[in-house]
Amino acid sequence: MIKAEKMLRQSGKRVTRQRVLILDIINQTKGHIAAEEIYRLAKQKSPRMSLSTVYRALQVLKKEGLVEGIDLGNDRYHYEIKRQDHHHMVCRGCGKVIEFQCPFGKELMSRLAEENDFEITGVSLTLSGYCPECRRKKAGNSN
Amino acid sequence: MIKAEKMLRQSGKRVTRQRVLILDIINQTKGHIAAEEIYRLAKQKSPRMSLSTVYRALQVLKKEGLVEGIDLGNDRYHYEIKRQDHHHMVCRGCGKVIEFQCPFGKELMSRLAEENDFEITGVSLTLSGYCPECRRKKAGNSN
DNA sequence: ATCCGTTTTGCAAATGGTTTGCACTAAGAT
DNA sequence: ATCTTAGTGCAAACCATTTGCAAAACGGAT
Repeated sequence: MIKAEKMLRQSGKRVTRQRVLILDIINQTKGHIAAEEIYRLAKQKSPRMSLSTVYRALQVLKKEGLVEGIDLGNDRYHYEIKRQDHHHMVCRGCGKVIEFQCPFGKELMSRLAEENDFEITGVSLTLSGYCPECRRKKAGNSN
Repeated sequence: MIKAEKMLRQSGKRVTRQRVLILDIINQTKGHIAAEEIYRLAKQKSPRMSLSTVYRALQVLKKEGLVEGIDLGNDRYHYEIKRQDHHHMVCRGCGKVIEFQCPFGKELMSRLAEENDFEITGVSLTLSGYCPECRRKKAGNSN
């Protein structure tokens, strides 16, 4: 029994074809994917898949800690497999997203937790700026 | 001429009653405020204020770098006066938001910029977890 | 102060990502 | 194989945010 299946069962959730398919799709995605795109891909394998099932599965998978929703400053949320200590840089020019490792250690987190009397369960660090190409474009035209 | 007024003019934007009022409201807010709430407050002073004006002003003020939109994991965005180096901790229990100073220095930022060949213009760090009260509640009941 | 061109506003309607109600289907325990 | 209950599919609802358009009002020039 794979990890995801176990986690679902342990929380009393059922392991359905749809959930497995949706999780697979997110798994096979390098980086992040939007709900609509998951839906599009899922439909290719399971034509009766509905968009609400995608959203509902996403909620469950998030709550179970298998999947993470991220705000990339777009109009929609994006989802990805929950991993430790990785964050995003979003280019304000082209929207490209670069991932990078968490640059600070546990000491910092526990210091913050202590200083603010807060139990920290999640860290979201998003940098925005400009990638090399967009930097060049910015320098080029004068607007 | 105050800073905000100058910044607006410099970018060819007009300094309207509405924009000034909206900026004032955000300014007077400790922490963050949602568009709907700005609207509610603005209407008290200027009853014909419309919600779309709030949203449009917010866009302008954001683009001019006076105001910042933050995603607190809610269903709506929140806005606050743009300041340097301050971040948020959101309690998953009660939604309370604690602010804290940016815990990493310029060296780290420039290292990240260099390593990823990325010009960093913005940093958003949001921690989530549990405040003391909600931690107690969690320990208390067994769900 | 007034006039004018252009930006903003107010209002109402549209948008669009996400959620929900409900009858039907299918996990998974017995 | 049966039964109970959670999950699905579909269509409709939600609701924060955006948009079209005519009227209002900035602000530069007169």
